[in-house]
Amino acid sequence: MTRVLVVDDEPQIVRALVINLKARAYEVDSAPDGATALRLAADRHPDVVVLDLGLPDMDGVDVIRGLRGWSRVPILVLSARHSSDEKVQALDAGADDYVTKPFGMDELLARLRAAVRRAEPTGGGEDDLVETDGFTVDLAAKKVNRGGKDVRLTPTEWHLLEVLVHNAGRLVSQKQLLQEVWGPSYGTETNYLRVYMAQLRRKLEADPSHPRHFITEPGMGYRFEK
Amino acid sequence: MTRVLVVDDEPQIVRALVINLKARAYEVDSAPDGATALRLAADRHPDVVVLDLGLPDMDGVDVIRGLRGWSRVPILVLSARHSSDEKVQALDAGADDYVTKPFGMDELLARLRAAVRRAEPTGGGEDDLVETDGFTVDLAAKKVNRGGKDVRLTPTEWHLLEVLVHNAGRLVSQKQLLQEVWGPSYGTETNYLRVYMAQLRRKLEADPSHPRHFITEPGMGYRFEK
DNA sequence: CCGTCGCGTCAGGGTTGCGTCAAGGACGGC
DNA sequence: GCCGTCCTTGACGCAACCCTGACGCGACGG
Repeated sequence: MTRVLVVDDEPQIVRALVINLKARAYEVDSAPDGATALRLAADRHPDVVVLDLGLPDMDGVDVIRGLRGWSRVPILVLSARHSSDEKVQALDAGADDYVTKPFGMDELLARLRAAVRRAEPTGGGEDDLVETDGFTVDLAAKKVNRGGKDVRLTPTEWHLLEVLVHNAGRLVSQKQLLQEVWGPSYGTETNYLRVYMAQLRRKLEADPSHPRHFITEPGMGYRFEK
Repeated sequence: MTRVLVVDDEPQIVRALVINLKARAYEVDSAPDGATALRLAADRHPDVVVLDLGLPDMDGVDVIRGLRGWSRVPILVLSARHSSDEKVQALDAGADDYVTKPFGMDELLARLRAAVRRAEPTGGGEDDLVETDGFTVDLAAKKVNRGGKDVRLTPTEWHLLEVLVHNAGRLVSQKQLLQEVWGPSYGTETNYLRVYMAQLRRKLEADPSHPRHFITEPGMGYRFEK
């Protein structure tokens, strides 16, 4: 199910959006200000964010920057400001779309669908697989196959694997891993990484004590190698 | 360079777009109708398409479908129709954004940037390699390859190498190296440099006692030469 | 010729970081 | 209310890394 985070300080707008979204089988969280929005985004990892720029506690553009610091979630900006300058600023800060109030609900929902569709790596029949000699990762189906059998991963394990595979061959810093998997307020809890890397290796490596695909770069981060 | 395909049957709009895009270092193709657009898209593989819905030969939505049949290139729709229904149709057919005429050039360009940015795979920059006759440095992946095998570097070694490669060909003073690698409170501990330069040379130079890439400038600093 | 200075090399020791295991606690399903 | 799964947290051993001091060498100048 697609999860949406609605950020707006006007209750009637939030209510209208929530009703319409839930009627279309979206899962919805809502936040009345920027601070709550950033916290919820970190906690719940929405698939798309609908963000009003006129918030009581902080500038909407700063919310965009705050999100973009660690996440690539699609952001659909909602604003009463029609000025071209406002739009350019928001879009260049990392927003994906900009809708001016008053807006048509049909249009907004269509733009939302477009944003979500775009973010899904493969919309059609094709899966994009990442294969190693020991196992195969299907990013689209969210499945891992090893020796003909599917491997069960917990949500956190999968999320970690996703980030690593997405950056295959590249070093991913501990901070980046922590922020992408656990949220932007994390960055030093390297023990989490140690525990979960061990889990992944136990489930996926042929010889977990001598990993060949999940490489540790001491003091820097981890690297996934095919 | 980013390649844009502009599809519109009104010459003055095409001209305005082409001028503005070329001034911003985009590479631009243009098509006056849907058939030409589909052909050009297939031939030239643009990074983004700007598409007017009101074309002489076919419905704009069909052009979107034609593109989406084989490509995930971002499509930015341009249209004189303000009706919500038109927008929903275009977006659901696979368009990424919808701008109504008359449009502000600044806004359009911002939306274009957003569309292109989104389409970029991950961090943005692919791998930028620095090659010498003896080894290759991949700054993005944080990898060094020598003779087909990856060389393991410690964090401090990496940091030092990074600063030197970044200033390839230039002399870097000891003070600058110390401050960039060890922090601003360092500046006189040249023995650190001696030790770590030796490590780098031992791991990367063909003949560590006669370095050809990591050059010492006595009393001043060090220099990295390809 | 000798002293000084800067650089390269080496080896030891303190410290940090990593892997592992296990226990406690939150959450959801039955 | 019970049970299983998953996430968090702490403790411990071990390996790797970073710092440090000592020594030798060559260049330079007195």
